[in-house]
Amino acid sequence: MKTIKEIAQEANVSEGTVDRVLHNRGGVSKKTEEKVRAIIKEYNFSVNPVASALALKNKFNIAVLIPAHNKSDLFWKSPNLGITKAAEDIKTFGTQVQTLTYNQQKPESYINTFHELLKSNPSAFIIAPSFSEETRNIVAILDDKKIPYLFLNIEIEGFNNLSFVGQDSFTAGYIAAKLMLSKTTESSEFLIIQSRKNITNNNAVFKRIEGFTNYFVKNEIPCKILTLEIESQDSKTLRKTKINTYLNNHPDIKGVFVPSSRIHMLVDCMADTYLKTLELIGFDNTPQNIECLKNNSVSFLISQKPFNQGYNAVKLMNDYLVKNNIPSHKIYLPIDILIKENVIYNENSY
Amino acid sequence: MKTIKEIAQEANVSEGTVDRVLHNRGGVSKKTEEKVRAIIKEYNFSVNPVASALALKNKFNIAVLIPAHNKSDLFWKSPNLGITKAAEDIKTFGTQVQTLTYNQQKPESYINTFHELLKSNPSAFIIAPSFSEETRNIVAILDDKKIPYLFLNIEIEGFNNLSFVGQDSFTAGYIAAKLMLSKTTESSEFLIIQSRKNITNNNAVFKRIEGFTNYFVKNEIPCKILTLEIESQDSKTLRKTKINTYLNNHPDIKGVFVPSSRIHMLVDCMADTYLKTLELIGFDNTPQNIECLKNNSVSFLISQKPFNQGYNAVKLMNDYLVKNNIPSHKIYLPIDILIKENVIYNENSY
DNA sequence: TATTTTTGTGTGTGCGCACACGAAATGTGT
DNA sequence: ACACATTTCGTGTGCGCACACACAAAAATA
Repeated sequence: MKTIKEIAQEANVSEGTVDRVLHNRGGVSKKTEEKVRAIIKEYNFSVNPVASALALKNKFNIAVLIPAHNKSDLFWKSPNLGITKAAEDIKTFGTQVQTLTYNQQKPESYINTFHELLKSNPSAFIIAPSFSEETRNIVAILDDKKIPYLFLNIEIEGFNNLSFVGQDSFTAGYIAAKLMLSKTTESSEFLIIQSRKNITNNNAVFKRIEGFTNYFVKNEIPCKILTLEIESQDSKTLRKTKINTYLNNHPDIKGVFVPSSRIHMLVDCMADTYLKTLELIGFDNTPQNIECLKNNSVSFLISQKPFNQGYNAVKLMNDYLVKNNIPSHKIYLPIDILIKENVIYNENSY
Repeated sequence: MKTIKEIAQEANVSEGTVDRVLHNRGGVSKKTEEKVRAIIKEYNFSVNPVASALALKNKFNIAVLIPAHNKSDLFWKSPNLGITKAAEDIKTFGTQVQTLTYNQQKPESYINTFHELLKSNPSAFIIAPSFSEETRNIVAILDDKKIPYLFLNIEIEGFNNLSFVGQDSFTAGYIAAKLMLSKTTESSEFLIIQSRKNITNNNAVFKRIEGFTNYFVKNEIPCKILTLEIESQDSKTLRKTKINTYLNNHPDIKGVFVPSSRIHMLVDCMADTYLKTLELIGFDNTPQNIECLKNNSVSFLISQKPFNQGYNAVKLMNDYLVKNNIPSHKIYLPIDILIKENVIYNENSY
């Protein structure tokens, strides 16, 4: 394998000049450039990627801003693991990754954590934008400082984000509806359960609901779709009565759709008779949700490749920083359909 | 990331001593060795593989032996893409990847291509062992030369392979049966179509069939399962008559299971009436198969993450060569359930 | 022609590690 | 006490590249 040094000798120029030609840095006379290019071509030369990687070290640091996970909502653990794994992989490029988490219930936490990250002057940001309004302010700062940023998991429009990595939530909801109907008769009612906060704030949840209802419209299925709002601060007893009385009052309900990762909480609240008769469909293969799949209370989970979301986002950003690869504007990861039998092969990300 | 230099400072020794400890070169007093080891452990230190590769002028090369793809069977294109992508990623470690493909119909081709690869003295092999018997001979050579190897996509037992990367074919078949029944009534007959060659030679196909039939046994579903053998060398007209007469003679058949990636060929042969009434389930999201999903002739495809199979296999082997990471003996990738609606997000690997 | 600006080119240093070489510390025998 | 062997340890160099810096030649300006 030729080296830059050898190419330089061959062309009677210095290594620096070859370097300039190779990286299109400019400042090389036309004549010498041509000469160097000819020799590069002649030997089909390309730089030693090992040496290159070593020399490029310690240049960039990526800041990651995502929600925290806790016992009742483990979802974000998995993207976090993906991020950590990617961080490990790109250490060889000297890229550092700093991840901080915020409280998904508190917009202030989102803002504060962002500013905390900003202190270390990151070369780029990866953000899960749970709060649409607050994101506007955050992004204004980044745009001003010309710091590139990418959205993770939650898709919002109208920003200069480098890319989005996540799921097509609309279609995911659409698929949920299709799966729901594959198991039930046509003349039924269906119930969507979700907190008000999520419906208005969380764009992914909103789109899933849109997709779900759209399936009925598009296929002209005359089923009634009801909505029940359960707030996250409600006590368990309150939730229980709310849900069970609602189901009791609507005996035609044949299936329940939960457009978030918290379906296990509802399973926890529902009376056994409902668990046996109703079709339940929810999102994300968190350990608790998997348990619901295994004990037959939930029929399907739709998973959004949480691990890969984190992993890909970080690698994408690194490729952008290090190699100047511009990613596609939207990267939709597969919509996984999980059932009792295949869920174990998707478990390892928690 | 810590460096040897930093570890040395911390331990009040020279870099040389740390190097000696790291590589068990000996010539270090017990006391200092312990001190150094303690600090290495404390920081969970490991050498920068890139710098290491540069200093060593590492020249690992991984040989990859997989089936070729052609217009009628595109399956292997996708693992190949994954392999190429991984090859790009691991260039930074100085590892080269050489991929050669063989004719899946001809065992000689398998053997010959193997020997072709062997010529360049590879540090390791990645093999898709389509032919069980021939693999025995191949592996004997590798064992003799102490060249590590791992199996890709097709799982066979009784070898010293470093690892296996692929799918749990039995469960995949099991899931196919479950999906089949979600769409049909209980008192039906089902048909498995496959070539004799594949059933006896290709272990993945064999296991899928096992899993499929096992579902009926385990759940005590009294359906009759029939098998029709179609040889790949049969002409299209012959296939057409074979299939359609068979279906005609067995009017109770409600679903057809094709345990290979060639379901599109059967769709091509089946009369329209059958396409409309029968449930078809096959494997792999090749472009032709996706087309069948989109035009509603096929209900489900089961996908085995072909791209990731290739990608992971190569990266795993590289980690083994470069960092001495020993992988798990079996790495089962997710069993993807594909339907019309989510298939587009799995399309990009072809 | 003298002086400033622009353009073109070479040199030096560091990235983190592997390994050769040589120096110091310790041990052995007389 | 000495000379000498052996064990233990530190230093220096190179792997190939990226990039900052210095410097010379050419062009532009006065």
